[in-house]
Amino acid sequence: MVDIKQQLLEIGLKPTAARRLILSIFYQSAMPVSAEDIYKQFLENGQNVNLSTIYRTLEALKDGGLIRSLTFEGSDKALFELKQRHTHYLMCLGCKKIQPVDFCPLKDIQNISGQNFTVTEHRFDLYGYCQDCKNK
Amino acid sequence: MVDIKQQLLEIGLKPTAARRLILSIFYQSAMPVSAEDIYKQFLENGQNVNLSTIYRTLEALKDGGLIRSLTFEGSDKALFELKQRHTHYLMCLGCKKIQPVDFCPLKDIQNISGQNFTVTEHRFDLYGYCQDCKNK
DNA sequence: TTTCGTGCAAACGCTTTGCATTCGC
DNA sequence: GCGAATGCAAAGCGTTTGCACGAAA
Repeated sequence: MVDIKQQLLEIGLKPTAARRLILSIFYQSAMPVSAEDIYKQFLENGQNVNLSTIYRTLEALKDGGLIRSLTFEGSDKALFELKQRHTHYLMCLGCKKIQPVDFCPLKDIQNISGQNFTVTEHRFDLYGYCQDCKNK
Repeated sequence: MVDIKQQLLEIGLKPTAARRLILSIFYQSAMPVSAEDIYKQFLENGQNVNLSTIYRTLEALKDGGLIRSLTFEGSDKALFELKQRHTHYLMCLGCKKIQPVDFCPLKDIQNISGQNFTVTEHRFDLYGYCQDCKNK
């Protein structure tokens, strides 16, 4: 179990109720979430929050290095996930559903770039069609 | 040399002046372009065009399978490139400049996904820092 | 008390859309 | 002439920001 409060303090954020819930949502969900997803979680918890608070927290968590944002083709909104997770995804171009893939192209590769560039991150996603959408 | 007019006809589009210029821009540029980039090219050519025409043409070219759209992390606008190009990119997180990379993780790999998913495309991008930004 | 977090409403940037006009075969 | 393409202006959507209020150390 992770100490949510401690993590927030470490990146210089006051551990308010909203921030704790947001960060805990990241630990609970296996998939990337959007700002709206988080908003809905608040409602389900019977808690109220403003979307701008969510966006501000997301930005702060990103600056603090706890989360990362990702955007998938064909969707205009940003998704967020814990930075510590290193997962690649498979996205169905039909229904837009996303699922994790247990494969990383860089697992056994050290140096792709030349000497004048330092690679710190990479992105790898697969696109295609799931069984259901294939049948249509 | 490609027959721009012919290509437009093949996907059921009238080869108007605007569309021809837009498609030719794709063939001329080695890098992905944004709607705004295209708009500027029109101005440089002394031609006038409305941004909505550009967006509508981009959508039509995409539907016709000639181009693809891509979005990079940290940027909210869409870039477009010829679908026939299969290039991966290296993006500097400092200056946001993009450069092509001569590497494809799937070059020698056939089957990544299971039997219940058909992969049609993939995305692979590297992020990091270029020499200039590294020194800061 | 002083700083930091939040809600609210307005602004923002990119993209899309409705409608009237114009173009091209 | 007719259907398709365009310009224009307005709307749409996710996201950001300014400001005033409220909470916490």
